[in-house]
Amino acid sequence: MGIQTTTATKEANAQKKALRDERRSHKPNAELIYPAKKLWEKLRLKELPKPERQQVMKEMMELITGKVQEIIFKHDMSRIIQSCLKHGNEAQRNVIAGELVGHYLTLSKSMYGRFIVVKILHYCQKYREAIIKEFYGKVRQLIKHKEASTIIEDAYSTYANAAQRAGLIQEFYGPEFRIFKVEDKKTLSDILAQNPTKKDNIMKHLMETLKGCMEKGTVEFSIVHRGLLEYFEHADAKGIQEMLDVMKEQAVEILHTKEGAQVAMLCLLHASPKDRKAMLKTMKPFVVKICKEEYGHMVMLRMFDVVDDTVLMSKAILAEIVKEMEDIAKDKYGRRVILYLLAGRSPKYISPQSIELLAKGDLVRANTSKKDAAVRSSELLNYISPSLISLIATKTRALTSEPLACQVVFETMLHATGDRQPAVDALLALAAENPSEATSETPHVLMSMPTDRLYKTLVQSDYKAPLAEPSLHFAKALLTKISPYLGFFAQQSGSSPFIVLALLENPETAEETKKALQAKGSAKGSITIQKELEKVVKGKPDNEFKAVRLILETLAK
DNA sequence: AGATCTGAAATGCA
DNA sequence: TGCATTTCAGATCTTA
Repeated sequence: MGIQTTTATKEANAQKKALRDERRSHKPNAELIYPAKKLWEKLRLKELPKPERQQVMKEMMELITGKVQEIIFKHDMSRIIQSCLKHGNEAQRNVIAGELVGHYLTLSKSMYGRFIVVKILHYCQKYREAIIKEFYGKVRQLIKHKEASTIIEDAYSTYANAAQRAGLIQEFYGPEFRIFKVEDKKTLSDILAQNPTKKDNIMKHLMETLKGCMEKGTVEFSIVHRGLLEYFEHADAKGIQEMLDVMKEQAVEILHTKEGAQVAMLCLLHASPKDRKAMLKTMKPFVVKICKEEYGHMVMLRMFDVVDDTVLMSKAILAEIVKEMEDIAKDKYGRRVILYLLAGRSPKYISPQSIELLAKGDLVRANTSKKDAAVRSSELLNYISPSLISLIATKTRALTSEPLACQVVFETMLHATGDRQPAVDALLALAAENPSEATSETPHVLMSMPTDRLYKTLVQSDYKAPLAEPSLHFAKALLTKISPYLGFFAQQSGSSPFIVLALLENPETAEETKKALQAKGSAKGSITIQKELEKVVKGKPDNEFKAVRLILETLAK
């Protein structure tokens, strides 16, 4: 106000202002809107000291209290209310939320109002239940509404508790569930168990609602995934086919959630060869991404289980995996995809629940897939084996040093088909390094985790489970490579003595190892390695150097 | 198989 | 809220 201006402009400005004020004063709630806007200017500042913000909020609340529902549908005012929700304290937020009770349905459908609903769901715990109850009876309509659908999804996935979720999704089952909510968070399974006669009707409604969602582009909502999963779990063959026709092209969009991934798995399971082909085609561009997803990777496993056309699988899916093999092998979830091809449903790598989930589909697979499971998986393995072997041969150190990728190395050595020698040679080359030249940066593979275990298990793979098929004769080759340091490895306090012990137990290397240990040791002394080991153990507590003791016991036999 | 770590969800506090 | 704290389950690592 204290700005220096010429008299002329001053007058002009004053005139303008008067005119503006005149016009404004005719609008309803004028005495509220303009002061509120002034306050808002301050309130929305990012860096406003706390006491000042509290003061602004207090004044704002005095203005708007009792008027919230009158002004909420004007966009400028709805922005102000949004700010109030953001910056107000709990009591102030609850005042606003309380005044809007009864209007949440309309607000959710309004372009501006829906942001208010999002904020209140977020900030006002106390009103969540009331808001969700306003949606009851209208869920089927709202889920297809352009603005309101996101609110329903938000309420369902983020704010509703188990009972409220059930209440929302029950409306997918038909009109009668709009009014009478089945209490105690009943799922479709529960409801069908209690009213078997209503099944046809319920499934029909569920199907129609879900189809509507597909068409309205709400496939990515978790509430829809839940509905789809329930549908697939209870539909008959005909119903499943009908849904598949709508779904097959969109399966790729739903596999980011737990239930969505399960639906995609069921789609693959029930689909005809032709539909499977269509599904693979839509997934091809995203294969690597899917492999690395928490839930998506399970869809890959299911694909390996059910698609009979392994040539198509190789071209559309495995070729994409091969391109990014190292990346996938090192990934938390991606490695499971590769491990599944190598080791099948090993509980070592797949949780019991996931194995059960896959096993549950095997009965259906008997009808929907023709190829023998063993033949199918060996064909996939044949395709991917050469890439795995050459990956290990070229990136040996990088892969073995990471615990997760090490699993892939291990299973490849055991199960990959074709010539594994390049990988064997690369692993042997690392083991053959002089242990005294190892540094903390690059420790010797037989004396550091997790590679020590890898080598020990490979030594054992000739004679005890898990067996390499066919045998790698890894022990024999390893013994030749490390014989100069055998005595050194045998007397360490770490895990390398266990590798020597395994060499001693392996029938292929037992004799030679025994001979070597009973021969004279390193250059400095004239005593045998066996004697050196006895010295190491002497006077030590029983629980130390256990492996060294075991070596001595075995030698004594 | 058991110990440990990690991340997510639930809870409590200011 | 925002923040810390707690709890819990699942995943990972361990070691003889």
